[in-house]
Amino acid sequence: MSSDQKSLKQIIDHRIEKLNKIIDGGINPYPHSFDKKNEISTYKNESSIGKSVKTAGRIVSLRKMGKASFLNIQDESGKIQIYLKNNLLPENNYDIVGRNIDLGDIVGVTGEIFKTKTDEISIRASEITMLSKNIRPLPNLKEKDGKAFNSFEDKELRYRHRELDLIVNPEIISTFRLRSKIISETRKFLDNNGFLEVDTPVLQSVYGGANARPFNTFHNTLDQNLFMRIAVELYLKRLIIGGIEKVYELGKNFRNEGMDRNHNPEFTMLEIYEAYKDVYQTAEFTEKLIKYVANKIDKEDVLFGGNDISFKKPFLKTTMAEELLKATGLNVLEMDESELFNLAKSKNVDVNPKMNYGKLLDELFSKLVEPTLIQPTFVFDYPKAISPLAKSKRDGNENIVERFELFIGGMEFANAFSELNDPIEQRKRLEAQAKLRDLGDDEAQIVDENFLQAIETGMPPTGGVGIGIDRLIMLLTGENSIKDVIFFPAMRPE
RNA sequence: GACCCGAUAGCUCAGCAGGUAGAGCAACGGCCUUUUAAGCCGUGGGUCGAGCGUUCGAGCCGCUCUCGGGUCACCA
Repeated sequence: MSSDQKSLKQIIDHRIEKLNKIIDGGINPYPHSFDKKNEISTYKNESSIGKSVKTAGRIVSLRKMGKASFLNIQDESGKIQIYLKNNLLPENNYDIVGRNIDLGDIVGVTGEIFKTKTDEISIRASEITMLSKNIRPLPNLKEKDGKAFNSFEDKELRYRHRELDLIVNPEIISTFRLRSKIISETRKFLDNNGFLEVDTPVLQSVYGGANARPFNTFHNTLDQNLFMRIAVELYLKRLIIGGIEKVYELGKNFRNEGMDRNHNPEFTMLEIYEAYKDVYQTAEFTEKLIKYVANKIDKEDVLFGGNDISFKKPFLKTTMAEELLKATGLNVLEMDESELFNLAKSKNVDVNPKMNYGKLLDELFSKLVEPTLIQPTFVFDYPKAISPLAKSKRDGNENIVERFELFIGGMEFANAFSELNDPIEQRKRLEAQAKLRDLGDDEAQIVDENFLQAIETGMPPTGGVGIGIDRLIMLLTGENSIKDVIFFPAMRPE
């Protein structure tokens, strides 16, 4: 034991002493169940005075005064004050349990609602039951009228010990309740529209469907390296080929890349594919989905990153070239690689000579345009060079594909294509990616022979979209860090 | 990966040209049968993130490292 834990050890030792006193008194400090009949807040009102209650929760404040004590217990519904008085409790109940309770214990309380002389609705206990003795102290939980005094604020500790965060800062639960609701409403919308939810492999021998570096793992019995999936796209297309015309998967992807406010190495992604649709119909459907969810959780107007964002109006529609024209006064579609390169240089966009036409455009766009896209905006018409799974534009422009990305608050939320279903073309595109990989682009995609063979079987025209669910949750809850919408965000080991 | 900021008691924080630590709460003890931010009174608790250096002397100055926060890069 390091000496910086001396004081903590003292506290723990004292609590264990109390624990033993309870055991010596013939009471099990960790009983197997408790018949909790009421949530704490159920009867916390004037009209319930006199009612009998049986509830349970964690002690979050405590004032012992000899033969009487006041404590506040908390559950998910709220807090209530408990009044313990020696002569109102069964024999020895106060001496064995009441005198040995601490902040952080979980107790059951039987009693009656009453009002103290300072007008606080409380429970006058007729019995207190120890349900779980705390032996490790909680952070301070002082608060009054919703204002915290000594609180638990260290973000690192809060993320690493989320259970403490939930106890001390219970208001964060509302974000996670919304998270759950957003996900369930998303499923409901898709299910009601006839989509089938599926599960496809997380462990894959070939990864694909996005440009990203994967996590590696190993299967002992197969004696084989495996990758954690970076997308579900290729598998869902195989299901489309198999005849499941409306399909989606909502689950975790894993990308081996940097972490910041908008990125966690494992994150929740929704991918939706519908046969016989194109990217424009997919955009309409995406808009409907997001508006449906926003409406269901009553967040049609949100404040996100300092901007008021509304989901009531139609989403804006534009193209990459149109926005770049606005930003630079130049028509990028008429420029070649070196002209684009010079343009990027002149705008102080960080580019290097290795970048191709598509990457240069993408770089220009993300620096000059993305931050300005605040209200929900579909951006169409992306360069083919950075879209190996998307179909060429039907107007014959060989450099552009049918793709959109959806931006809100300057951040990307969705990515969608008219899915490429020409097997010859798809093979060429993936082989081109393989060349990039050979040239050192370790985020270029891999030739997935199983996928290519499936496409050769014949895939119907298909519209597909991927939506970043954690980001959608950030947007709808107004949280500015992905760490605040994930219970246990990735952290370095302590 | 780069830069900036941070790390002092269980929690929240203070500390000073550099003179080997302080408050509140928590904890413990006493009083105490209705308190309201923590009832009242008292007591204990720290190798100041880790290491190295400068110095008679380092929580404080310098360097290195670890972890976190932020900005950027990378990336959706």
